[in-house]
Amino acid sequence: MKPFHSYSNPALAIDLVVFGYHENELSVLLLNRKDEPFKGGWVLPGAFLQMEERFSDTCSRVLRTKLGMDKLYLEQLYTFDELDRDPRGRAISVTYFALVNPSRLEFSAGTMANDVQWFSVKKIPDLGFDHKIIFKKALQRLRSKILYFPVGFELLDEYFTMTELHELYETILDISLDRRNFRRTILASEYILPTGTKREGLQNRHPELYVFNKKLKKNNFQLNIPLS
Amino acid sequence: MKPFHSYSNPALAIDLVVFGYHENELSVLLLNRKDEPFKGGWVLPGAFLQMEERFSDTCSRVLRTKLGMDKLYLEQLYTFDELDRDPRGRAISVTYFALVNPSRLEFSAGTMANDVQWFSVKKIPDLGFDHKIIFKKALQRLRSKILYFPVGFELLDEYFTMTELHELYETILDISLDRRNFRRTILASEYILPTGTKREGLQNRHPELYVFNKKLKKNNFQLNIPLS
DNA sequence: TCCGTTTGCGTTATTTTGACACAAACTAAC
DNA sequence: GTTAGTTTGTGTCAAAATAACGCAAACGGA
Repeated sequence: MKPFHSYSNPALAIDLVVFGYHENELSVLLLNRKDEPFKGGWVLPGAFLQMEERFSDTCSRVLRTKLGMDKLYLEQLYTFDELDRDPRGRAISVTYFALVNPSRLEFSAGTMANDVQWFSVKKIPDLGFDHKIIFKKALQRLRSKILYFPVGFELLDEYFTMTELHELYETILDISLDRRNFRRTILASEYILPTGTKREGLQNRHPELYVFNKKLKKNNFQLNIPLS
Repeated sequence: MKPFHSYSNPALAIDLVVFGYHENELSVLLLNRKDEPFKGGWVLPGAFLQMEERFSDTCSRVLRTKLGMDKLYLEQLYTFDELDRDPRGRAISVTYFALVNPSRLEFSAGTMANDVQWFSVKKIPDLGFDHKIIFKKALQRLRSKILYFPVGFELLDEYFTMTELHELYETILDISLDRRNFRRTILASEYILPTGTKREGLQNRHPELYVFNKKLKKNNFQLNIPLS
């Protein structure tokens, strides 16, 4: 399939903001560039759109290469069009944000491609291109989204404790939430379901394990986390 | 500025969903195509991105041509990438939605380009390309946006009555809202300010006129319209 | 067994919401 | 002008949601 224009079109890049949550820290996946421009600097992982590709195909290509996993939660974020965002020439960037539970990845931190690394969202280095702006927009989106959408689905293990879910929300929103009010609200929505079981290995541990309610219609769902 | 790719890139279209509000009706601007494909059919107004153009420049070009006005409220909606969305070949569409008070336009219904027309959102004809999907997404966005963002700024006259604002919300959301609760909520937020004046021309009209509060930080603003 | 911490369950005061009553201001018809 | 019906501004009240926090059982480590 060819473009039907006689004149040339801007290059089309797909850039990804991949969020990972692990041990009370929210991180983003960054790539260390091997080539100019920004050689040696950090950028968001991305690739150019191929002619016959859907955006999600390009995302999968990048994710598979860098994380060994391609079926993540993906959501289109925004399309950036500044004229000088790429020093090589006009390039449009369609950006996505992805959520991943790092413990589910094929590549663990040790075996990951040596040009990629997780960075805490609180310690993001300077980024090439306009990627700092893209990152900020993604974080903003995640923070507003978590208030009304069950984002934890993608970031926690299948079984998790109330404390873990509570800490996920505190970490992402970067505020403290009353533990007891949080519990009440979350349970009143049918966001998660109690399993009645305790964590294995620990002989008689107290905290109950929960699972996400798969029967939930993710669409018209409304959470409304109490902010205190 | 040239693209720096050796291989060719997809064409990049900018398509606009322009909403207008007039006499308790929410309408969308549609264009009647003069050429194939979809000759004679209705589509959203749009244009191809030129090499040195920002998206907003392309939007302005389209708006100026069709409405004689280019400084509207504009918001990027979504970028569509289906492979077969344009029968002529691969074309990506970056879509925007715009809000207009038709009474502020240079071109009134009579003097508008004869290939454009307002259609009530309740009576949208079949649309070419994937434009029906784009339209639906825009309407959805407008409806969710109005619940927490002062959208009326763009759709009403400078001075307006409480009833007019109330009816705007009812029309866009397509539900009925309790007049008295709506008033209470809107006034409690500082979304609008009373002017203490009455409408001119009508010697002693009762309904008070309001203006939008320009000092409002449009960012972290939260409305929360009561839905009853 | 003791002690500090975590977890589950509850109470209470305050605020917000939803539903609606009522009278003053207005318009149109006579 | 007077009258009748409508629109507009203000207030009330019960129910629901929110915010703040008490307490004891379950737990882990010393």
